[in-house]
Amino acid sequence: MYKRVVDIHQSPPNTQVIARGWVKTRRNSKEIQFVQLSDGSCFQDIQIIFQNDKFDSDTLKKVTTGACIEVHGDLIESPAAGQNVEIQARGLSIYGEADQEEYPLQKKGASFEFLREIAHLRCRTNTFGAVSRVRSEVSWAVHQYFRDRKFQYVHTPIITASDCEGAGEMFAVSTNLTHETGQYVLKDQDPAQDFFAKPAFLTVSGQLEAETLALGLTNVYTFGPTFRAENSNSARHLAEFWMIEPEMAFCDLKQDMNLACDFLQNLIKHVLNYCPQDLEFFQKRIEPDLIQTLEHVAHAQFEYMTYSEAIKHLKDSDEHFEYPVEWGCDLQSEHERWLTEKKVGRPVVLYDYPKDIKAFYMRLNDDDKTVAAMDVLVPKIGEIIGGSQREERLDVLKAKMKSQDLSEDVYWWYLDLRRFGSAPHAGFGLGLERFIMYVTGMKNIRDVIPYYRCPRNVDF
RNA sequence: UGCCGCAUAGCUCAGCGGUAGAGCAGCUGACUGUUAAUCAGCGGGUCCUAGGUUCGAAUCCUAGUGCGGCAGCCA
Repeated sequence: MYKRVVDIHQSPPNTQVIARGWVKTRRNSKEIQFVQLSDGSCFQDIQIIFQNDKFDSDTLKKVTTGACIEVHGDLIESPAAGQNVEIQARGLSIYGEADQEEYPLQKKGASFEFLREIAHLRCRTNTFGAVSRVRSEVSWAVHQYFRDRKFQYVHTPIITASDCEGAGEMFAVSTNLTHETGQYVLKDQDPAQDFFAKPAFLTVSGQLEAETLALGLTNVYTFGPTFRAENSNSARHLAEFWMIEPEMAFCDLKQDMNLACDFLQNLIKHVLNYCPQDLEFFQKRIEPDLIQTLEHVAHAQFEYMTYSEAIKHLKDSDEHFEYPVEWGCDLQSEHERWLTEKKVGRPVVLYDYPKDIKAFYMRLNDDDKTVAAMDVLVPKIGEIIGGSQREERLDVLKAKMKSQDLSEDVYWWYLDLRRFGSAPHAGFGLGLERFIMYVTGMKNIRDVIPYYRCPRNVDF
């Protein structure tokens, strides 16, 4: 009976099994060969034993690193250390060979930089198999978490006409461009002749649309791709990334922050529960003390700190900062890292930021100087969540938009929310890839998504 | 986008003015249980591109391209 490798490891010995997968390594001697077979279902490979005299030698020669094979045989208790069970092969067929002169993956580890060049094959490595399983489990956990709390999963548009929150440079979406001659040519200068009859873009956030849905459906969340055309070349930024954005009616900043923390802890617990072998691998090869740190963070109360308190701590510290700290300034990453890594030593929630450094839709506090915004910062990654209570008062919102030169004509529907049945509401955005980095210890965001998109790179 | 660094065999790198090296991988063989197996042998290179300096450049200089690190933008 065909079983996935993860199920084979759970099966009782002395039964017949069929395994299918890709050969990771082969060790051979005169009479016997050992093959490590992987199918992505779990971290552990299954070891296959071939007695050379029982197989056609030409077929057996094709069982090389990278080849795809099917094996049937007896699942037995392994007489040697390293695995509990193994398959004593009786039958073998080759799905696809892999020429050893050409196949780029070897038994030995390859650099992440090299693996990025062969992204179509890297899911066969230990690291990327583990990343992929964690990513999948986290995605399931996101849906489970919100479903359990009666949130609706909503789909906000990917193509949008609104420059949203000015969250970043946007990719234009147009049918007005041809490049038949190898050069870009504009078919028509007039946006009215374009597909949407006006400029359109890939979304930088589904937040504004999610707000409209929350004011009617109460609790909603989005989970989808997001696009930023910033020319940012860093280990923490992608041009295409996945974001989870819950939006809740009848919710203030405090409740928003509490949900964000509970959500993060729930996701961490889920990964600890469902991916223990993958986490052990990450701890061994990528990030020492990973599991202990995650266990701690999963249960410890997050540190809540106002922006003003953070400024005070930063000014009182002996640490030398490249950028000076003053109330009203944007925190640089050196400041954020000091707060979360040195001052507190675990995730920190900063809130009540100066109004002048935050977006127009964030709710003005009674002090008239700060807005109900919050960021969750984690060690080594920095900002992982950004959120706020939204401005639900029409007059205040209009004044804010005017001061930032935002057109009421474009955001008429957003303003309508404040005219018809407005309510306090709040939400946040969690960057999926940043969370995966945090939970796996991976150092570059390009290595936690199958195919990364960043400046000068749309291969595959 | 700014600053810094790197680019040599399939991979990871050494060589840093005198004409190409190692380890691993690959190939061939040996080996009755391996776990990144081990042992022996063999093949493998426009030294990123284009200019320049020099009797001579992988090596020095300039530009370009690509990649990486840090910063910024943020999630």
